[in-house]
Amino acid sequence: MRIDELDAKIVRLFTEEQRMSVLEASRLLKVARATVQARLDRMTGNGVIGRWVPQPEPRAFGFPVVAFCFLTINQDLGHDAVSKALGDIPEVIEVHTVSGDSDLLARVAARSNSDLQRVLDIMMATRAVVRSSTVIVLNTHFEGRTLPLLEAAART
Amino acid sequence: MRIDELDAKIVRLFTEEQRMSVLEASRLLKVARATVQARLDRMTGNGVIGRWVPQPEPRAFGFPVVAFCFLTINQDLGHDAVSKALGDIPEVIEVHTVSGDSDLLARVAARSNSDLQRVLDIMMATRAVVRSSTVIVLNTHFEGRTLPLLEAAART
DNA sequence: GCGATCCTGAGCAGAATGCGCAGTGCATGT
DNA sequence: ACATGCACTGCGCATTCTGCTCAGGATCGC
Repeated sequence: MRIDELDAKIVRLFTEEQRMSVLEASRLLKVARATVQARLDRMTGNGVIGRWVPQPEPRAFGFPVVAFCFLTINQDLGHDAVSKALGDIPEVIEVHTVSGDSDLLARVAARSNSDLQRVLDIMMATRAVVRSSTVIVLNTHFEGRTLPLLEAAART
Repeated sequence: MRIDELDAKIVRLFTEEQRMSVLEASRLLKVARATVQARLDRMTGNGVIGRWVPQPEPRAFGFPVVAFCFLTINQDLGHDAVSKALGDIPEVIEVHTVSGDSDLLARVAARSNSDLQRVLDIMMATRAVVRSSTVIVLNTHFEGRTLPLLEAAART
């Protein structure tokens, strides 16, 4: 879908100041309020704006440890069944099927490094996971930074 | 920070229906409006609710390919300088310092598999990255799913 | 030229917000 | 038992925003 600079500016405004109102945004951008409304409706409608919700931050409520786990799964079950089983574990934040040596890549949160061990054990206990290889995140420089890409797409 | 069930219910309401108003939420939960306001202020204040912004979805505006890149960096520069250099590339969505064989883990978006090659070349061209090993995401089962963890934390 | 599409400025009723305030229930510490 | 602090409650008020509509004007492709 085509994005123009106005779209990007609207998203930037609502990103930088989440108390922004549609009316206020229209004033700042010097366009009609209905225009901002229409752009937002269009972008939310076709998925350019996926989620616009309060994102709980695990590190802020007792889960400061993040790790990425490469999983080799039980092929008898299939990817979907395994990802469903992993979905029942609240510590599992994210699951992808990936290329390469492993089958799945999962992002998990934990209370501590030893608690991470507990989470890994839970994953193995589902019998869906045969082998796992874990990489621990030591420092997050940034994440979820999709706005620059949107702005780059707007300029083309 | 301590989270209780009311906190989790509030976040769930605003997550499932993003047009939810504070007033409507207070009616549904049968608590005073001021209580919902106070809980939201508290959670946004101490970071439990990190971002509450429109999240652009790269796949919806021309970047359907996602990959995770393990990077070995030029040690002379240091992690921060390298992550800053990577931050200038809009296709780089996320950067972590990680344990294990590699130094950094980056999530990148691209227009296609061959476009991914272009992005990798840009990263290498910064001279900050010495070696890279890439895993392509074939299918995303879920991501950003932190609400179940918040609810689990609320029950303890 | 002509239609389709988008933007504009305006209006209006309804709803939500920000703010303040006094009262109440509950746990804590003395 | 009592005082203190804290969170929740229910209420009201002025202000602001939203959702919706509509007619007119600009732009673009054909």
